[in-house]
Amino acid sequence: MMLDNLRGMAVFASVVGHGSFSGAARQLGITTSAVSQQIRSLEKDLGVVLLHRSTRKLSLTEAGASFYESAKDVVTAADQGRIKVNQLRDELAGSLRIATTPELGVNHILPALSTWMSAHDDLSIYFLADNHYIDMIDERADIAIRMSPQIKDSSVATYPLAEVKQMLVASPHYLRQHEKITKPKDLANHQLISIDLMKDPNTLDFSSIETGKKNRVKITSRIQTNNVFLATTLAKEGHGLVRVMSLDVQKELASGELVEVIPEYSLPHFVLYAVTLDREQQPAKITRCLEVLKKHFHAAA
Amino acid sequence: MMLDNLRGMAVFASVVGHGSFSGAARQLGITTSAVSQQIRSLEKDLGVVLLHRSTRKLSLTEAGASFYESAKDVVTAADQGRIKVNQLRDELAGSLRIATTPELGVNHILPALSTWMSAHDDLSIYFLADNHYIDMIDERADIAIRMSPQIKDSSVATYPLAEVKQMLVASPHYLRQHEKITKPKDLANHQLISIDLMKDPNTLDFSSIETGKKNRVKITSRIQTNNVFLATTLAKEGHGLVRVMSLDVQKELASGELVEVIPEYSLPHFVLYAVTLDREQQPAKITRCLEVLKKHFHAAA
DNA sequence: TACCATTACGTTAACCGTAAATATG
DNA sequence: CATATTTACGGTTAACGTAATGGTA
Repeated sequence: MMLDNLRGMAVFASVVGHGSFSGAARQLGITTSAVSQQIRSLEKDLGVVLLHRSTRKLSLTEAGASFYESAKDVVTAADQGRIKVNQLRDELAGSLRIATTPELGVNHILPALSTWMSAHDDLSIYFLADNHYIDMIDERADIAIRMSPQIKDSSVATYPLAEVKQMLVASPHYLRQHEKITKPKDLANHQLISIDLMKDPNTLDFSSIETGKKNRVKITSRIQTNNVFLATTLAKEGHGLVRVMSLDVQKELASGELVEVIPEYSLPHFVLYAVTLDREQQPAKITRCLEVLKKHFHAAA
Repeated sequence: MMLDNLRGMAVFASVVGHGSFSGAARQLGITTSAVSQQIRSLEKDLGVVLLHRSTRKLSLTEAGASFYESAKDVVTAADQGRIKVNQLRDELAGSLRIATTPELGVNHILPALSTWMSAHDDLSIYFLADNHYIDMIDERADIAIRMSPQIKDSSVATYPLAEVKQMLVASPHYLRQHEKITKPKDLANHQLISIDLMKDPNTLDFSSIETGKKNRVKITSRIQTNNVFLATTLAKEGHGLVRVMSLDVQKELASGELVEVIPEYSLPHFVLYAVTLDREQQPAKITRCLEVLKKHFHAAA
């Protein structure tokens, strides 16, 4: 494969298409001098005369006529490529792959994107819902939703969507039935339903909102699960306390099915991030999706 | 139509084809640095990321995958074009158009090329046999055979094939029946069969071979034609003298059907030329054909 | 560590425009 | 004479290589 004179081929195609050097020059936005030089260089390179020229008319040689077919193809393919890329860049079409956990997906991402998705039905959205870590490149994910204290991976671009409180919640019924909790120490006598998706599921690092004093409490769990929905359901039914992200229990808190335990002490905050592989040069569908997500979570906050 | 970054497209195609920048660099004979810069420039130009790269593997974006299809087409078309031109340049194939007069064609060009033609049956030869002047460009003639004292057209390349004597011939029978001819003046009492393809068909400019002295003689013609073959046939049948090119009566002179009249005086020489539109960068079939013609006529001389 | 991609920077060469010359109808 | 192509020349910029840097297995 050669890199030589691709430019010359495009110039040649234009010359033949227009039937004149000056016509081609006008189209290409260069001078006839440049056109002439390109053609000369091309002919020298190919070792063959492509077109006989008098000042008034051009005539293709046999080699020129044959070469023109390919030169046309080169230009056509190049134009095609640019057109297709422009469409993918500017239009909300093609595919958009979003990686998230099933819980976040169902409870927040899907609600956030629902109306936007139905407004753009040329866009096919694929939700990669999985609890274990996925490689964005391998899975060709355009956007990943991640929750963590901070993102360490420097090779990705991060867009914070929401600050997420961790909180300890329980059903009002459970709290009535059990010993009152006014400080972290009181938790020793309570049931913690642990979700082992989090690390150190049984360690709670409280800080007093008033004094900022830190308090580490370890609790044993009789009930464990790897599913947030299951855990909150258990809590609603009065089986114990559960540590959850505020986002995951917004409804339950609003309806009073669950209430926060010792709100005077806070657990470490998490940040919900959207992550992309690149910060710039993104197709419109990606940047627009990020905007929709940001707007949704900022409105909710 | 754009001229931008065609080179970058070819580089991109090579990168994707190889799955690595360094592989592409090796194939293209440039450094990975150059490859990286080309891809970057292309991405910036397109406003979109084409491939995600970690140092160990590459992964196409959606836009990149789409663009690759076209980039491949660009390279394929460019290669195709070069291949076809190389074939037309180096192989004796395709078409070869030779312009000549019917007489020269039948009597000399065809015999000169006959064996060469049958040795290359991929070559289709077209004889443009016509007595009036033809425009080589309009008729797409690769080679024209022309006979004249000299070629004035400076835009063509000329290859002298043979110096052609004009001579006055007659049948031995005619000469026996008529008054003897020893000097130009004696022609006044003879019949000249004139061929009006030549200009001044009735004017004969003799020069004495011995003294170089010039002698202009005008003769009236009772018999005229525009066809050399017809004229020589008439001469063979004893109808008169005829002024012909030596080339046109070689056989008859050898067999004794015709003999030269007053060989002590010569008529102006002509030169048989092959003419092409360009001197350099000619396809092999043209240069080879010229070689065959030159060899043929030089051997005959 | 070994291989790969990126980046900054200086160099080279391709590319182009101006302008004058040449050719054509 | 008007229009079109060629060519020489000089300037601009794109393209490249070197070498140093950062990542990844």
